[in-house]
Amino acid sequence: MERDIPIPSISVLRCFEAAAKHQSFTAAAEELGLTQSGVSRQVKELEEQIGATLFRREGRGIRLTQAGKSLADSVFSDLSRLRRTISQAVAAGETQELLTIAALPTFATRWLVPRLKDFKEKRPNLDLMVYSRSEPFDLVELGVDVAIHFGANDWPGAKLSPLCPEDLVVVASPALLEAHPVTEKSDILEMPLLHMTSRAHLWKAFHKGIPGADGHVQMGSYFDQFSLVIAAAVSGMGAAILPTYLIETELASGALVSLAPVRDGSGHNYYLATPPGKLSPSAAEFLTWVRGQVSRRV
Amino acid sequence: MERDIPIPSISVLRCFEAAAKHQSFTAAAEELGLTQSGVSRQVKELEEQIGATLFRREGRGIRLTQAGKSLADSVFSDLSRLRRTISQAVAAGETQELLTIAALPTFATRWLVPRLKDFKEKRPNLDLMVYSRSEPFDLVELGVDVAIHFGANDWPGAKLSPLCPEDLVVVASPALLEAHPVTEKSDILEMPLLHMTSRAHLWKAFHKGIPGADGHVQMGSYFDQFSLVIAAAVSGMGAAILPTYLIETELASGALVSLAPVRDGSGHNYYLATPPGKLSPSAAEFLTWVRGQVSRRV
DNA sequence: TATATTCATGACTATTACTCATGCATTTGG
DNA sequence: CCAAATGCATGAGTAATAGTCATGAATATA
Repeated sequence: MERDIPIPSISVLRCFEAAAKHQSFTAAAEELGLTQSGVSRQVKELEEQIGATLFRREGRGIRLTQAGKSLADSVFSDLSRLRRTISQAVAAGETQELLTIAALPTFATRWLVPRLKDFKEKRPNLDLMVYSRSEPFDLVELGVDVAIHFGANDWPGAKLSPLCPEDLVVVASPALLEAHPVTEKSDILEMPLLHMTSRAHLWKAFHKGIPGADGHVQMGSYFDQFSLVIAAAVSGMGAAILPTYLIETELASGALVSLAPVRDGSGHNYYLATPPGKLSPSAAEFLTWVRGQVSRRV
Repeated sequence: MERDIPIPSISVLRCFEAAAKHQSFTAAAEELGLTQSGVSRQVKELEEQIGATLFRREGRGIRLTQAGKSLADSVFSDLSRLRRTISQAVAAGETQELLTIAALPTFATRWLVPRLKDFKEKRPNLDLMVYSRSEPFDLVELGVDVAIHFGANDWPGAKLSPLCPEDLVVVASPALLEAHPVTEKSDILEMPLLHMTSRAHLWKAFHKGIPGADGHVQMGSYFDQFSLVIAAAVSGMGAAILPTYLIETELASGALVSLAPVRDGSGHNYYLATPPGKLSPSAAEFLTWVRGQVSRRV
């Protein structure tokens, strides 16, 4: 039944629709912002395509034929559906634009989220969804637009661009420093040490950087999230090696004191990870903003 | 919710549909018989109209975004509906074309219908509907395309064009003529006369055309349909004044004998009546055919 | 590494949509 | 009844859209 018959143009269908509604080419032209001549031609075009007389020309007026009436009913309906389809797509594009972001848990909590208010103010119509993830994952699978990644320059299926290095420092609370005065770097190794499980080598690396220190590193407490390490350090439980990005507030307030820089030496960095293909404008804008936040210190 | 957002062109929607189906502009172009470049432009146009990215460009390929997927589903559906709408209109125009004809009852029975087979052979796909009507009526109201009218040049709301004059003759059966030999016109008036009620003046008019005839006209039998008059005349019941068009068969076979011509004098004619406005091609064709039949005598 | 493939885009051509002017047939108003 | 107004159709021409050809960039493949 359905054959390879070309669909008339939207212009033709709209002219027919308006002429059917008004039973007048002139009134239809007014409604459409065209000339009567234009409408007349389009309707004639449609009559030729359909192979039927759709309007009876009576005197100076027109009247729908039975064939015209039947077609008009269907065309009204079809055009209305199309309008709804397009309107909804446009509305979806305007109001439900979503940017999905992933980051390491503590980085998300302590660095990213407190700053997102600034980005949100720049883009009020953009909804944000933030995931915390510790390991690389399939960005496309989860529909993530941007991930802030720490580690090696290696995330299969993603495009990585460097964000910044990780600045590590040894910190301790003022209370701990009173009980364990530090005049040289090696004094730090006599303190209780707080360890991040996934970064167990950090104290070894620090130890290697101290001339004349023996090969022994104090055992201490172990934690699997930097946020826990931070809390323990603030409470005076021990000295910790932490990324400065995560403790900007504590350093500023004096809750933690920076004692010495640490060089990781593993070559790990912060990166921005994006799915293959071109970035959406929102994602591109977010990347620009993040870079600005990194270079702007409190 | 529905705003005055322009509907994209059919060309744009078809390119999007095909690209969504194939997830490839090149394959879509092949299916549509266009170039990749053309499809790329139309999809880009749609993305700009909608204000959303519909395809993610990945390497050398494309993948529908979520927004693209949603829109594709709706567009498939809407285009399918439109195709059906147009196909059905075209099919209706091809197979259900109908020509509605009206004529006087006896004229329809004895002249028109026996000849319609010829017209039907010329137009096999045209369905015919025949009404018998004795008086003028609203052609548009009944949806009648053509009426064969006998009478004055006066049918409100219809266009009349002359078809032919009515040829009237006095006829009698051979049996009646044996019982009532006719050597002069005036001898006819001594026969039993058959009267058509709606044409009661005809015998008077005939009588007036006979020099020296007295003012008296024989009463006789009256009938309200020419077909009854014809039947009565054939049975020898009396002499009748009949239109030749209605008794072509009887004159040819000798069932009725023509005795004398009759001049009506009222100026009545056969006309073709059509509704206001332009004739459909079928109606115009029918008119041409009828004129040919009138000028062609058996 | 060389070759093939696919999308994007500049420059250009072809086609469609539309305008302006006019004619014809009618409707309307005086 | 006649002049003016109205509305559809159509010729000639213009503007806008649809589409092609050629080319470049980025990738995928052998």
